[in-house]
Amino acid sequence: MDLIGNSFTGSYHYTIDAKGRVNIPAKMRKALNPVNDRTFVATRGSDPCIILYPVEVWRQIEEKLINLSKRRALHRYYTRNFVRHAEALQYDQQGRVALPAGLIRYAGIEKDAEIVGMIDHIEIWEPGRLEECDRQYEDRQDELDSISDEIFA
Amino acid sequence: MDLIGNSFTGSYHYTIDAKGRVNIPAKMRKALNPVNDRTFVATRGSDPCIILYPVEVWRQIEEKLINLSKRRALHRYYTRNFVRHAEALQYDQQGRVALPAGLIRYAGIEKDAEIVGMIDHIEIWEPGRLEECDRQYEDRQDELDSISDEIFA
DNA sequence: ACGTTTGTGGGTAAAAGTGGGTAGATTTCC
DNA sequence: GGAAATCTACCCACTTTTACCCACAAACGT
Repeated sequence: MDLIGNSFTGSYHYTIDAKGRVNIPAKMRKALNPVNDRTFVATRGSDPCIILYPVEVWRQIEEKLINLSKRRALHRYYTRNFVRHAEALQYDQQGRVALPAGLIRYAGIEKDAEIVGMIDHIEIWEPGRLEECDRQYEDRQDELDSISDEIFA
Repeated sequence: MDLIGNSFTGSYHYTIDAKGRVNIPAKMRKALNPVNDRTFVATRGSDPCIILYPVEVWRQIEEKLINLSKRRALHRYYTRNFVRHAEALQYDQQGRVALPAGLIRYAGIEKDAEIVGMIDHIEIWEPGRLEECDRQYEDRQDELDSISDEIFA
């Protein structure tokens, strides 16, 4: 066993099959607490990718959303847009999930997908967009360094 | 098991048939606690859409309404307007409910309907109005971000 | 090298979504 | 008051989608 606690790490390249299914990397399946019953909640990321939360993590988000004011239209809109694109996905005996068509479109995924661990959740990217993201931030090394300073102070 | 606890999530597009019936998405039917006996309470939303509460959730609302002052006209008016448009709907063996004509008119629904999960209740929108809603809030990203900050603090 | 795990493809039975028929109840109208 | 019209719950039929299963090849670990 060489997984880091119960956190999601690493990056894996997979292909989407004709039925819209992607494999969940075996290491991530092992890292998912059994209480989640093999299921993740998929939704839109703040970045243009799909996010997979273990249900236990999603629960915490839901609790905060439900405590938002129901009186304020903006708060209702916020909740709606968050929940609207969320769907529970249970992976099959082969370890695959069927990604909703809407989320595949949002992430711009065609055939290939890069699955990236983000400690408490997982991201699924169209490979080109991930590279684009790298290019976008490469000239902001100073700011990145100062984040490093905060962390390793 | 492929539902998120007992919460309503995701967004589904359906058509209203000639008899004024809409399908309740299978995942939402499964998420509805059996104590509700396949029935929701439909009413007007604060937004221009139809809201479906599980009866157990509606009961909690009723209890709060009943404790409002019966002496004050404004309170009576508030209760009246809340309850006036509420109607219990039980879905049939195919999983469909017949929406009251008044609520369909209120939501501006013609042929298509977008059913949106809101964790503890369901919203039914005319698709165009949902988009309109998106457009209305897109230039208030700062405020939405500050809600995010509150939640993910 | 060989058994085991992992990733990928595809077939099939069940479930979901959609349309429409019909009988019993309710309402309307004369 | 009673017949005609309407409404509504329930049923059946059909199509599409999804979930579940089996199979196999490549990669991995020992």
